[in-house]
Amino acid sequence: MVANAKSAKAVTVESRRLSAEDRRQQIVQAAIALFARKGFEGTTTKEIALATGVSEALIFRHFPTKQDLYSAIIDHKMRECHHLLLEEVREAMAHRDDRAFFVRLAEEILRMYREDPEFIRLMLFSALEGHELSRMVYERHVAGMFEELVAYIARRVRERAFRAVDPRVAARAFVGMAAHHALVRELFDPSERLLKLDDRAAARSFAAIFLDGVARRPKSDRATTRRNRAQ
Amino acid sequence: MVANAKSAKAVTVESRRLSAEDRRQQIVQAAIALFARKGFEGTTTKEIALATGVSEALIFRHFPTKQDLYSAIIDHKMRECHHLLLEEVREAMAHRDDRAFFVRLAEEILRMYREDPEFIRLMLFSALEGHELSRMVYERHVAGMFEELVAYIARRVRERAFRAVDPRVAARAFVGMAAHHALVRELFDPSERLLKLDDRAAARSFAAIFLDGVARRPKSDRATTRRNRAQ
DNA sequence: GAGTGTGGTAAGTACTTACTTACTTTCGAG
DNA sequence: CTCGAAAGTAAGTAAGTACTTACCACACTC
Repeated sequence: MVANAKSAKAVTVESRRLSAEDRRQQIVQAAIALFARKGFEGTTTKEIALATGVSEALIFRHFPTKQDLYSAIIDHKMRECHHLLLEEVREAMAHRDDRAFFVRLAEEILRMYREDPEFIRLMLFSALEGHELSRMVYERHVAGMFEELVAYIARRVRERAFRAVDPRVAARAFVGMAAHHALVRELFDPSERLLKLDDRAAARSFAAIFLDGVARRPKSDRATTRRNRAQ
Repeated sequence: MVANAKSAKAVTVESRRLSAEDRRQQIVQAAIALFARKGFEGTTTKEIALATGVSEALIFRHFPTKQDLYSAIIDHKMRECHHLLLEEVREAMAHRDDRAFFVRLAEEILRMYREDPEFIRLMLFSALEGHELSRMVYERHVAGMFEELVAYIARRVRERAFRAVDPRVAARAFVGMAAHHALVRELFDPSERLLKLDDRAAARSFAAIFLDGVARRPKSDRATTRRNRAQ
């Protein structure tokens, strides 16, 4: 884009002869879209060339092998998702505002799945096909985020705001609600036949169930739940 | 197996010349394992032949095209997972034993993922690659199971055992806890670095969080949770 | 305006893919 | 024993596949 700006002539539609860096980016973008849609194995270099609008040979000038192109995608995506947790979420965390924290965390998860379905498809293909993208993202981004969530829950347990749940199990449970919902919507039920729900309402509901689920309360309360069983 | 039994000679190890039906099954089994590991696009008919221990030509005698083999797998798997809900789960349902019902439901989900990871990989590949296996399984098995769960939750809400949650949202939330946990373990964290947990403990914890999360309780109780936030 | 480096391509290569053809082997009924 | 049908294969084929080679075009400098 920067390189385009200086030569202000043939940037109209065709825009042949880009700078190497611009072309690389263009190829990477096309490859991301295709790998996300059809997987690494399912995508041919010819298709990538066609989608980019260049010859196949040019793909190989920029990326010696198809695997190198995949590695470039990994670099690209690893740089893109640097934000471990949104500032807003972290703020609610500092204020011990449980409701706001969990609602926003869920919203953030749902938003990510909705705005970048390409990325989650890429991650799934990567995990299934055994490439390293998913492992790297999981180790460098997801694990850290998970640990922050675990730490928060652990603190709230120590502070007696939550009952004595295992923070790791609780964290997995909460993330599961949001992530599973988003995954199902993207992969298995895009028409939302089983459950139609906007992200804000979903986030609020999941947070409500979770917070009541981990809240401290008198013993008698759980006994009440039990009493109902044989009614 | 039936066909093998009657000719009790060369059933030792090699067992050449099977009946058409036996060979078909053998090929389907090999193909399931390979498609689950590497996807439809990622698996070659040559590999399938090698895994079955026959020539590639024989694969095509039994299945005219690779797609036909995939269709056979769909038939096979659709017939295999007929059990919508385990009898045990349904029994707890009839007795309104919430604790037993949700614990067993979670156990059932976790067991399925653990015992047949091939199947979930097949489902994921199918959804990602756009084949119809996932759609068929989802429509014919998952949707029905989901509706049963929704109906149960709706009934318990009517019976005032649960507070007035949206049954569909609650169902998605609960299934999410178990399914996400199982998926992460299978795909992203098989070494269980982030969370090591046996299935029974996981099922109990998820059920506990969920049941407390949807339980009826006095208004004051949620106010208590709120009061904690600025402590 | 000749030379040079960079962006770009047409037309390959060697190999693999899904799928065929023509042929052989085995088995069980008459 | 015989013979026909079904199980099985070796050796293809045409159309991809990832990747190369040898060559062009255009901008920019000197």
